[in-house]
Amino acid sequence: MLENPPRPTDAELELLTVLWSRGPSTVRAVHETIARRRPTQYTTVLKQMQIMAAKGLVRRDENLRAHVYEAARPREWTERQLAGDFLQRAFEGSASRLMVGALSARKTSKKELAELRRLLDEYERGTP
Amino acid sequence: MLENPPRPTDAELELLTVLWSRGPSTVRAVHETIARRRPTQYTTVLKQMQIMAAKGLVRRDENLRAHVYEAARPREWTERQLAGDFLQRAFEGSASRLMVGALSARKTSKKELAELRRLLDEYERGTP
DNA sequence: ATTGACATACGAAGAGCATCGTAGTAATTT
DNA sequence: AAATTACTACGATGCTCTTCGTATGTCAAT
Repeated sequence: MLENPPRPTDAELELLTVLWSRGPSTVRAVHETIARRRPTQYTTVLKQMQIMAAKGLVRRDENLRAHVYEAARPREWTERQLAGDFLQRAFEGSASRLMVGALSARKTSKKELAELRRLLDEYERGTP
Repeated sequence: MLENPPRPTDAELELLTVLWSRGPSTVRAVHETIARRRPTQYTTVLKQMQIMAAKGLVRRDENLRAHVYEAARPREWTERQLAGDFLQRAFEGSASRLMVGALSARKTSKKELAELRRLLDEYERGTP
């Protein structure tokens, strides 16, 4: 019945990140967020959201005059899909190479390194 | 003079992975590799390679009758670009979330976990 | 009631992507 | 020499992505 949505495109992903961080939002609210970063027409965001609803990437509540959209899948779920797909396509499944790429792409704080280490510990405990 | 090539598309990335693993190759060789996984016409691969050459993603040596193509950038370089871009677009720069996504997307061997830990150590040493 | 503000719906255009067929050319085999 | 094989070049198609303008509807305030 509820199929998994397809991999979001670049523009779609940007809107999803807004929805994840804001929670259920009107087109107006999303547009304002996006427009702060980059000039965009209101109807561009609207149309994109409609398309995303048709694809099942977002759900919308039409009860109010200004429809309220929310991401159809939680951020973690989508991140897992995206990471898995990307890992496979670009890194032939090698998590190590992915991590090297990510870490070398930019400065990483000691704090984040510690967090990464913590995650590994956690994972190793979970995978005995 | 030599500009950085654009982000490769899905199809382009697949061809690049073949070139990275095989080294400089003719269209025929690449096609054979791809065709083993998935039905594809020879000319599809050819055309794609020509486009990639025009974009600067690959270089080609026309000296032989069968042109020889090679990735314009080393695998590591491209992986860094891709990972950095992806990290930003999908994870708002959070390497931790990327790692969670990648690890939870599939089983990760103890060996790879150890390798990841080694990488972190290495990185922490490099970032004092 | 008109107006103005604010919504959605939707068509369309321009660009890029992925794929393939056909044409033409050079080399090799018969 | 003719036929076959192995290339490259390139046009064209269908699709998707992204963006925007226009039409239309609804509500509230004048």
